[in-house]
Formats: sequence, C-alpha cells, structure tokens
Amino acid sequence: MSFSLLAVVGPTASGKTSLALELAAALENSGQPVEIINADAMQLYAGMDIGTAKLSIAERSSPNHHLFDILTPAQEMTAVEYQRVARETCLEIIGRGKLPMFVGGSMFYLAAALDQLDFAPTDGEVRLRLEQEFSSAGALVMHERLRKLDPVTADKIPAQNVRRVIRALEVIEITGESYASTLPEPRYWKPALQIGLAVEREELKRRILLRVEAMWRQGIVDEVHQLLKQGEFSKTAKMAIGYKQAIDQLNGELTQAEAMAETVALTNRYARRQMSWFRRDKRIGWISDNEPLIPQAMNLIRLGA
RNA sequence: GGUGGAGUGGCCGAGAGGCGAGGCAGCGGCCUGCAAAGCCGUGUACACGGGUUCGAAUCCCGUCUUCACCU
Repeated sequence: MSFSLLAVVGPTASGKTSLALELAAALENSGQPVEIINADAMQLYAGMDIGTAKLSIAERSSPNHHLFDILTPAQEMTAVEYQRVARETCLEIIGRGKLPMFVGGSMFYLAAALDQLDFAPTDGEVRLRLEQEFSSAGALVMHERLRKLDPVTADKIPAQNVRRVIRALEVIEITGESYASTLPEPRYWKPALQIGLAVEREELKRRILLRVEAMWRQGIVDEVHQLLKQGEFSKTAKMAIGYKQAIDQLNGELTQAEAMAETVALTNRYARRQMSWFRRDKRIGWISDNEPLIPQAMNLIRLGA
C-alpha cells in the first residue's frame, strides 16, 4: 500500500465511529488487519461516556482500540501530548503488521498526529505571567508589544485573539525567535489516507438534536455528578460540550431545558467549525452519507493503494 | 364595549425626529502546546395604511394584533 495509516474524519454525529467499525471489518476480510486510534479529544477521558457518544468497552473489542479512557477528567491534555502518544501508538501498530486507523473529529489533534508539525516549547511560568500582564495592561498594549517583536505575526493574529497573542509572546520569549503564526502547507508525517464522512447540514442538525436528547435521557447529569465526586474537571475536560452545561445544571445555574438548548447550539457550531477546517484539507477524500458508505470507502482505499 | 400599555431582523433586546445599538442563533472563514477552545467577517429590521416634516422606527390620525384592568 502507498499509505501506512488511515483516518476517518468528519463532523460530530456524522457516524464516523460506526463507519470505522464496518470499515475495519471489511479490511480485515480483505486481508488487511486494522487497529483503531481515537482522535477525539474528549473520548480520551475515562468516565466521560454519555456525553462523548463513546463506544462501550465490549463494542471496542473487535479490532483493537487505542487511546480511549487514557486520562482522568482531572488531567489536562494538549495537542503536543496527543501527537506524542498517537504517533507512538501508530508505530506499535505498524510494528505488528497492522494498519492504524484514526477515528475522530478533533481537527487540531488530527493535524498534530498526521502532519509534520513541530511545536515550539512552552513554559507555564512565562505563560502565567503573560496572562497576568494581559489582564492588567489590556489586549491592545500586548498586541503592540508583539508588533515590536514580530510585526509579521502581529499582522496575522488579531489583538482580540488573546490566547494566540499570548502564545506568540511566550514562544518569542523562550526561543528568542519569531513565532510561526501560520500553518504550513500540510505534509504528512507518514503517508496517510484520510476519508471524510460528509453529511448534509440539516441532517446533521437533526442528529445532533437527537443525540443531545439521548444524552440527557441516559443521564449525563448523573454521570457528571459521579465524576465530580472524584475530583474537579481539568481545564480541557471542562471544555467538553454538554459536560459544562450539565455541571451548570447541577449547580442550578441552568435549567435542564437551557442546558440542553445550549449544548445543541454549541454542538452545531462545533460541527460548522469542523467542516470549515476539514474542507480546507484537499487531501481528504469525501464519501457521502447518501450512498452506501463501505463501497465508497473501499473505492478510495483502492485508488489510494 | 371602555380605559391604559405594547407591537423593532429567526429569537432576545436598546433607541424615542436625521448619525445602520448590541447579544444569541444561522451562514462563510481563520487556526503551530487550553483546539468540543479562541478569533474574524456577514443582516439596513422597526405591525399595516395615511398624514406632519427638508427628513420619521421615533410625532399625529386610523386599522389590525396583543397584554392588563374596568363594565
């Protein structure tokens, strides 16, 4: 094969997970054993099951599944750490003579794992100090400082995007070099084939609504309640759409109806951002939810092979 | 039937004679260590019909709808 790893990508609720299972079975039948690597930032968290539409452990038995439940909700995660564990896992699978198949919609994590992306170092203290300076000096002053140090980057990052301005200043401070503020033309770390699962927006919205209703029916609020007994959520875990809302509901800050409505809205917006990210990657081969998926996917694999 | 109030873009919501409030959603885009995050762009709406005025979402008259109270 001309590619050494596979990825199933697409927006939330498009059906990536079940497609991946069927595809793995089909490949297995054609003599190509597969192992699955999770590429969903929130399914990394153990115990966060209902809100992330995670497969049960039993369902994950058929091909081997990796990088599910590797963190507790108290732990933070970053794209860099994901890159490290994902590639390590990938190499192990290849070493076993199998094909790694990434499945998930976390765009930045996918890019970190699949593409040649080298991240500049970080320093918690520097960042903390910059954050404090931001809150006292204000975004415009900090952006001006960035402009003096690195005018090219300052042009590319709007002053309002505080997070990215901080990171740029952080990198410049610790490396003494300018910050690579734009993504390069993507180049694969290892030859890969990405299959994108496209679903019409209206249909996606319908499914998202149903999924959120199911989350509450299945007891996401209880799940959160139990998890909170074991400790607070980390910054990253707390970002999970649905969990934040369930926490607010538990605290009485939102009614159930409000929590659900907010979850639906945020998930829709997330799906939109995912599409805008994935559309940009011209290497992705898209298959349509309107047609049987496996023949389309196998066809892409044949063409890529 | 009477009296008083209210009618603003898909929703919420300011404005009270001339300067396209704003927020949310939607749609498009950006994205190198929090990425399910963060950020940018995008809508000239003022119930309807008349009138006053150089100019009306804002003033006047009428109609309709709606809310409250009264009979």
